Parts: sequence; structure tokens; C-alpha cells
Amino acid sequence: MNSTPVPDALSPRSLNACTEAEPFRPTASAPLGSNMTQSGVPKPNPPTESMPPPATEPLDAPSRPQPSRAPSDEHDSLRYHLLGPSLTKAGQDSVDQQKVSEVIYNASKGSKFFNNEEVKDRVLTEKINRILAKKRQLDKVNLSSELRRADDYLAELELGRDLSQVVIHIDCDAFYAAVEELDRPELRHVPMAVGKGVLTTCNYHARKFGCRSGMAGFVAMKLCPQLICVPMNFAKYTAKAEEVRAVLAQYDPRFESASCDEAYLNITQYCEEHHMEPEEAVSQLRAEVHEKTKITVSAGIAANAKLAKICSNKNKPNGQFNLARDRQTILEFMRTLPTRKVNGIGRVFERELDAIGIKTCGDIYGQRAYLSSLFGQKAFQFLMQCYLGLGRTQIQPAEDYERKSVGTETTFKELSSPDSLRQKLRDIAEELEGDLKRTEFKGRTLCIKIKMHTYEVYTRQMTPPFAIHRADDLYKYGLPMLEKLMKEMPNFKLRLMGLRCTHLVSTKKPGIDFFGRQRAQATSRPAARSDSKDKDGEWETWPEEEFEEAARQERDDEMNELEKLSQEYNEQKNPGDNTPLQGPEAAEQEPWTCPICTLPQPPDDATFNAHIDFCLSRQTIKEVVKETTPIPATSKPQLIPSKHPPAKTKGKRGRPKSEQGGLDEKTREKRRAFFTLPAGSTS
DNA sequence: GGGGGAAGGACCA
DNA sequence: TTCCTGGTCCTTCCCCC
Repeated sequence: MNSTPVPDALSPRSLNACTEAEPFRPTASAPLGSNMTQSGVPKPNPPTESMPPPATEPLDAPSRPQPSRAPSDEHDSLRYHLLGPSLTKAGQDSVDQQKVSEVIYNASKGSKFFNNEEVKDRVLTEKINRILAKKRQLDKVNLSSELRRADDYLAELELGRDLSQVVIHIDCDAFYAAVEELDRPELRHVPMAVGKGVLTTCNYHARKFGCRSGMAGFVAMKLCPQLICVPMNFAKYTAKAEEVRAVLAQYDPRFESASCDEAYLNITQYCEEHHMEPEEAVSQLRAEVHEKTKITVSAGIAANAKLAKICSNKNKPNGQFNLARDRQTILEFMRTLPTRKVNGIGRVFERELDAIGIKTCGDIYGQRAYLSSLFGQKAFQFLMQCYLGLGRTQIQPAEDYERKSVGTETTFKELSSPDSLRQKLRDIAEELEGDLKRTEFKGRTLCIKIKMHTYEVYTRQMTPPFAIHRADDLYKYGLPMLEKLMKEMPNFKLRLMGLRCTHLVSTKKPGIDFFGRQRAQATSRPAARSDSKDKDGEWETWPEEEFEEAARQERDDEMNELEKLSQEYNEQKNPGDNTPLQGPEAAEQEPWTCPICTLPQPPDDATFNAHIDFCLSRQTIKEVVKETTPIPATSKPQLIPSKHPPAKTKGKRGRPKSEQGGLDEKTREKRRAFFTLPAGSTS
């Protein structure tokens, strides 16, 4: 995907405060007036005239639309789960989900994927049973203090409610499919999906058959045998997305791209300046997008991003929904809203909430005393905000967010031979190097992810002694984790492998100048930012080649210096004797080579301990200097304290390990395991 | 007890 | 016979100080 990832503003993970003050009055049970308005603009392409009759009939609901609901019966839960994560997608309301689930169930039954889903479903059912048991326990104790705490929090949230802003969420209708249809108009009138293996999206004809994004291709073909699948073409979608964004920018220059086909805008100022009502402005915006790009978009208009997102789904495709910005209307709207409609509540959380009697956001109020104990503080806060219909009103460009990780993963036919797995790791390391180069980052932490042939997923991570970005290093530090997993797991057969770098360090430009002053930006900076200009413009683009050469040269110099220092150090430790240990003492201890300075070291623990500390502290300084300071190839590195020292090398109080007491045996063992590469690995 | 790393998992498009 | 990718954030567990 070419979209810039942004933190999911509506998820329980990133809750934010609102600002408007209004006294809180609990109104959960009070009947509230509704003045929601609803409007759709004319749908320009009624695709019915020349539509050929489908080979199989769409799976219409037998009588009336079935609302998507979590299964109340434990028996149904797996069938429900297999319906997939995008159950609430637009175009599904009139589909007979029972029939769909039957088809999916029968198509999947017996496969490894199915077995894994069964296990996951069982685990979730057990978790729900534990939640229910805990709730029964809570029923026996006095919950008045919990209740008071919840009410206090609700009152506090109410004080921050901001109803002054007009936030809209724009969502392109079946975007990839719509772009393909522009090139091949004949696809407009038949069920069509984009993506092979798994559907990325599908048009509304296909949705009538129960097809939806994230569904396995073969399952979709079972539901709709005449489905036409076209391969993805990212370049095309990106170009079209740019056209759409050009229109959006006229309404809010600081709009926020939530993904390739979604955006949030704050049109408060636009409406004021143009003396327009929000609905009118949004109608105009949508018409303009359609006129200029031939793409239809749906929109939600509300007081905050969370509500706008929910509203944009109300009148899909090619419609808009306005939720009046007054408290009563919002509370009434949330009261009957199924929890699953809220961004951040997925299949799992929906089932958990359902189990304790929360089906709609209005139901949250009645259970508020339990939420913190059952689901944790963050979930409690998130749910309270859902109940009140609160969300963020601040909209900002995606570039303002800071990227947290860069990774790549790939699915392949089952692989078990160690050699081919190593080769796969090498390929992935090469690819990640490309991604890191493109995004201009190095990673302080490297994570490996594997998916077994049984669909079980495992991750392992480690912190190299310096931030890495080159394929050689990614492979070198990834391989021990892979080898360890191979040893640990019986019947090691993989279907996916991936590498990801976290704790990113920008390679774009240094964070500290020649004089040790902190520059405006931290070492880690937004990935997508390409328009920023440095004050003096000097280090805007870091001369990568020169940098690499300088770094190599510097590394060579350092290595020579380290070799000398290491010899001096060993000389001090064992005056006059550099010969390795002999006899039983040596036999007990494995010989090893320091992976940092690459020099052979005496095998005794004391030397090992001291040497690693010594090398790490030197390495830390060296890497920090390299990452933050432009050093001409000829100059000596300057020792500048790092703002973000590598986690492994510093103790809690910021002292280098070498200044602290010696390492205990367990830590030494761990380090040995980390630093000792298995035989046969390329380093 | 608290900070922080590791692992796993939910969720999103 | 067949079920993705890339990203964020949260929770839990465990180690260490």
C-alpha cells in the first residue's frame, strides 16, 4: 500500500481529550429527541440497465435486513468468526449472512486455516468464560466506588466536549474496484473484485453475493462463481488518490489522509468563509470529486472524527449523512448504535462486550462499573467516550505523525528446509533494506515474524548493538532468531516470514549539529515528510554515498583502534600472558569471537563480561556519533551524548553498563546466545 | 514497586 | 488445493534495579 499509515485515531489505543465545557447530565434512560438529518446526492451511475443476469442469485436476506450481531450461542461463534473482519462493510446489509456463513464454513472446513480459526475461537470462548466468571465475582462485592469513578470520568469527559467543529470523513466507494471500472467500464455491471488469493476490495454487485474484502479468493468464487478477479495496480490507485486529494485540499489544506481512499477534513473555516451549511459544502465537495475524478465518495459530517467515520458508512455508496452537532442528538445516535460500528471494536471485542450484555453503545452505561476491572483502564476510557459519542476534533496531515516501524513479510508455499528458510530470510532482508532506504530509517530493534504451516504466528525480537539498515546486518541479526526458532519448534514448516525494524532512527539528516547542539527535529522524524526545508538548508539531503564511505572508513579506523585497545586491555588483565587457557579450564569454556570488534577473546567469564561491556560502550558512542553527526571521512568522531541510547547498553538510571556492577550469570548467558552466531551463518 | 523489553494479539485499511 | 500486507497500540509477563 502506498498510503501513509497514521495512528488510528478512533481506536482505544489513541484516545484524546475534547475541549468544550458543558455540564454532564446522565441521560442513558431518558428518551431523547432526535433531529438527525440525512441526505444523499443523486447517484450518477445506476448500473442496472445492461446488467447480465447472474449465474447464481445474490444471497438476499429472506425477509428483512439482518443487522450484524455477535453470536449469542457459543455454537455459532466459529461460523460468525469465519464471516471475516469486514462484516460491517457497506453493501452487506441486505445479504443473508446465514447462507454466506454456511458457504464459507463448508468451503473452509478441514483446512489448516479452519483448524486454526477453531482453536482461536475456543481460546476466545474460554477468555469470555473467564470474563463472565470475574463479573459474577464482582457482583458479590460492593461496586459503588467503581460506579462513582465511572460517573466522575463521564462528567470529566463532558466538560471537554467540543461541538464547535465540523469534521467530515470522506471514503471513496470500493476505491480500487472503482478505479478498475474506469479503465474497463464493462466491469461496472458485473460482480468484480480486486486482488488474487485474498480480495482487497470488490464492487457492490459482488457484495450482494456476500463477497467482501479480506475474503479468500476461492471462498469468494464459491459464493459467486461468475466473480471476475483483477490483479492490483497500485500505481493506478495512487495516481487516482492524488486527484481526489487535490480536491479535498481546497476544502481543508490540512486534511488528514487516513489511508489511500479515506480522509478526514475540518471544514469549519471553509463553511464560515463561504457562508455555507456543512451539508451544502459536502454535497459540493462530493460533486466536485466526481466531476474531476469520476470517483464517487461517501461522507459523514459530525462534531468529531469518530462520529464522522461512523456516519460516512450510513449512506454508502455515494451518499452523505449529517449528524447534528448537539449533545442530545449525539447521545441518542450512540444509544442504538451497535458496538461493532465503532472503529476500534472488532470481532473479538464485540463478542466480549456482547457476553456482558453490551450490544449497543447505549448499553455501555449500564455496565460502566464493571468495565475497568474486566477490560482494563484504556478500554474503560475508550468505551466511556463511545457512550458519549466523543472523539477528536483536531485534524492534522498524516505527515505530522511519526512512523514507528518499517517491515516486510511474505507468504509462500510451505517451506521446511533450513537452507531455503535461510535464503528466504536473506531475500526478506534485501527487501527490507530497500524499504528502509526508501523511508530513510534504521532500526534499533529487529523483529522476526513467522507463521507456521498451521497458521500459528510467533515473533521474536532483539536489539543489535547499533541501529541497522543494511541487508547484511538485517540477515546477520535475524538469523540467530530464526535458527533458535527452528531448534525450539518441532516440525518447523513455515508459510510466512517477515522482518520489521522498530525504534527507528532517521538517516535523513542528523539530529545534532557539528557543535553538539540539538537540531529542531529529533533523530526520529516523520517518514513521509518531503517538503520540509531545514533552516539553513544544509543537511536537507544527506549524501548517502559519502556517508556510507565515511562510515566505512571510520569503522575501519575504529576497528584498528579497538584491536589496539583490546590488546592493551588483555595485556592489563593478563600481564605478559596472551596465550589461551589450556587444560580442563579451557575445555569447560567455549571459545568465542566478539561480534562487535570481531576479535577472538579469552573464554573466561570475567574477560567476556568486561570485554562486552567495554565494546558495547564504545560501540554505543560510535553509533550515536555516526547517526547524529556528519563526520568528514578524515576527521575523528566527536563524542556526543545520545538522546536515545540503545536500550541494551544502558541501565535504568542512564549509566552505561560498564559503570555498573558486573553482569549476572543469566544475563551473560543471554548475551552469549545473542552474540554467538550459529555455525554456517554468513556474517 | 516501577520501568522497560519481549511476545502475543486485536484492530485497521 | 486455496485464507494478505503493513502498520499501530495494548496487555501480560518477566527481569532488573
